[in-house]
Amino acid sequence: MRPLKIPRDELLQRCACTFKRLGYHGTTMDALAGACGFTKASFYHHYSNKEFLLRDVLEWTHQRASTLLFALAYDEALTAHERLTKMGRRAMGMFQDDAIGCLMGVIAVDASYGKPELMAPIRAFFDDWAKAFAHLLGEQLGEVQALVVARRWVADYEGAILLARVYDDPAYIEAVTERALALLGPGAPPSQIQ
Amino acid sequence: MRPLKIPRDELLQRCACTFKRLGYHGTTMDALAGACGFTKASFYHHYSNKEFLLRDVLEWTHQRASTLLFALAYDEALTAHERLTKMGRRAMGMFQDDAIGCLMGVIAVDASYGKPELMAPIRAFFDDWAKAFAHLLGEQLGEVQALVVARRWVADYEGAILLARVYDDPAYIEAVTERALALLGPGAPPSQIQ
Amino acid sequence: MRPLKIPRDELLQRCACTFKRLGYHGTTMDALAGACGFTKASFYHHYSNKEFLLRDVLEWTHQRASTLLFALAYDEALTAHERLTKMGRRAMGMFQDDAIGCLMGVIAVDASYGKPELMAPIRAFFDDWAKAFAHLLGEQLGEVQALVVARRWVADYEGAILLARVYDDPAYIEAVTERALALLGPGAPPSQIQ
Amino acid sequence: MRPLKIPRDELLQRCACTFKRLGYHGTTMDALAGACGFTKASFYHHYSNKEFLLRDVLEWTHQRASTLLFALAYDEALTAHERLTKMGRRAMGMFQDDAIGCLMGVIAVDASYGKPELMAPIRAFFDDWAKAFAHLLGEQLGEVQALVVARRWVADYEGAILLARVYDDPAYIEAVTERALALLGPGAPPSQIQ
DNA sequence: AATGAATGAGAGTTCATTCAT
DNA sequence: TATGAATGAACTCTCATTCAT
Repeated sequence: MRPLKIPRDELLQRCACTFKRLGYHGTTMDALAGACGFTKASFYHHYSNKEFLLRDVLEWTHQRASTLLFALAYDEALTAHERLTKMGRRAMGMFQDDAIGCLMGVIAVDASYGKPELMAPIRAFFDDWAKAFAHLLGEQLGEVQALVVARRWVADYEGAILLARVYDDPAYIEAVTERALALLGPGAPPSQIQ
Repeated sequence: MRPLKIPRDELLQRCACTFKRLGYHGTTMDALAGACGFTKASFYHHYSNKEFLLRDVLEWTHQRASTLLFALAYDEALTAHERLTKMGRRAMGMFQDDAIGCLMGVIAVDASYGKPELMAPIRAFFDDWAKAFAHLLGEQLGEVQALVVARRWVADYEGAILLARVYDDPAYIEAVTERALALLGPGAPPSQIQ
Repeated sequence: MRPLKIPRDELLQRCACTFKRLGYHGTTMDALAGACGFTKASFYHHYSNKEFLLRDVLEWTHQRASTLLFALAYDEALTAHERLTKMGRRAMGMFQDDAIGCLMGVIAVDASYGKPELMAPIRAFFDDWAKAFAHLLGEQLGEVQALVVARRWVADYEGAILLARVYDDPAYIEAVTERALALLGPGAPPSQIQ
Repeated sequence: MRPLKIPRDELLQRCACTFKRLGYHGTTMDALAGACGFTKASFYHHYSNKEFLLRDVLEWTHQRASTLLFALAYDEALTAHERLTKMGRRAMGMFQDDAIGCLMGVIAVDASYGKPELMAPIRAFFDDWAKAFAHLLGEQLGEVQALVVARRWVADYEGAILLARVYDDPAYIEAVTERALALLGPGAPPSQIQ
């Protein structure tokens, strides 16, 4: 049998980028197929439904972020500061892959009122990201407070990614990392953490 | 001639809410007409083009924010702290009008890559919002630094609005105001402003 | 507002004929639209779904047969023999309208296993037809036996319509009427009714 | 070379059943392949065209009916009454194989107007069936009249099969046999044959 | 101005069929 | 031969927009 034109992983990545650029409603099956080098009909051989595809793309994106981004928070060989630095660098890469944006944020905006059933995996993604940050903060803050700050950081990143997209300026994202690092620094007493 | 069933202002507001909920591509002319109590064909007597309508909606939204939100920053009768408090309260209202979300952010996500010509008015909106914040910060920071922090605040609000939408929890938005207020407070020396 | 290109009744009749000729799966929305003088999109203005349309077509067909065919059985001014003669003549007309065939039989064949939910209105049609025949037979036979014979007549007509279609020869249909009439005739003792 | 997964005879039977259930337009090559335990692509090694396949299926069905059903009419060792009894029993089996229905009738309904070229083999089938009945009737009736009654019986069976399918009640089919037998019975004078 | 009717373009999806291993 | 991959054509249905009263 013929080999796949494109491995599944590559397909999902390209679809993720397409959805990220154009949003759920703005992305056509033709655009997705084209991004993967398929005709529309061929594409249906692999994914028989736009919404199913998106689900898999979201899952793949979550999985990838877990491995490449969130996992960095749990590397006990490094200091929290070092880990956050690496996470920031990694985030810069991931949220600028192909185009500036966060797929989860994009779909959230597109789907939160029109297709609420898509929100669960998006919340799960943000939850895991916050958990990773909370783990870093756990050394300085109590569990509850750590999660509060962690959620704020997630929101900060999402806002920065949005503005970076609007102004085509990744500096917004970098600034969030810096602000967070400042609060993790050796001289930053817990009480001042915002 | 008969008056409009609803005044232009009301029409634009309702369309703004619809676009905010569903995004540009997710909103149909039918949905817009319905939101205004028109049939689709009647609606075309008022706005004969979806993109033109969106432009007017964006302009109206900008105008409205200028008057109701940004202007608060220039009320010299109040302290910066008081003004920011009022702005935060007003923002809480505006970004929860009908549904949690910021129209500008929503359209930015929908349009930044697919319809880049829509980005100019969105940038103008964010610029003016940042200018307002910068005005507040001008008392403590130099012009350049004030704008840097102001832009960060805008991003913070946008991120908070997004997460508030995802988790259906407006507390995210409130937290941004509080964090900003802390940096404006009498005891906050300029050097610590994040 | 613009007048309808075609009255609803005419639309349903034309669609009924198209479905009758081509069956459910063999009929495209394009064919239905074309039969009514519409473009495909215009057609959706009137019927937004192929299956809904078929349902209405079946209902219209049932209604029409009730009025034009089944009702003849209840005309107490005529003898049973006269009524059956009229019913046979009317059937000849209806089952040759536009093309030889019975819509109910056609859809039954197309849908009985693939779309069983469509069978209810078809059974209702055959039930009413049989009831009409049973009413005619009630003068000679007990209620139960009358219905048995009536159902057989319905089956006979359906078989005749099918063969008439296959051989393009309406005589099959006429023969059923004649056979039935023979059993209703003054000299036909009940015991010989087949 | 490897033998077929299933013998040709089995393949044709399974396809016949599938077509009988779903009709020509309602049957996909996927469904046919699946019914035979093949993937779609493998199936094309055996039948490279849906319409060709149907032709073979019709031929196979005709052949089978000739051997198993029509031939019974020519068994000179039995009385006409006995032969018709056997034919009736055999018909009950064949028209309930896998699902209630007659493939020829089903395809006739699907194809008579849309694909008239498919009608020839269907007419040939009905002709042979009628010939078989006519042979039975030849002992009592002249050739012409025998064929008239024989054709009526074919139509009766087809109508009964259709109603049996609609009501999921094989009794309709049995009743046709009984009615026919009554006309062949020793005491039935030719003049009363209906 | 208001509105039901109408439509071309295009989106999502299916299907018979072919390709290539 | 068997099969997963690939595809053009066609199908159901949607949408922004225009027509005609």
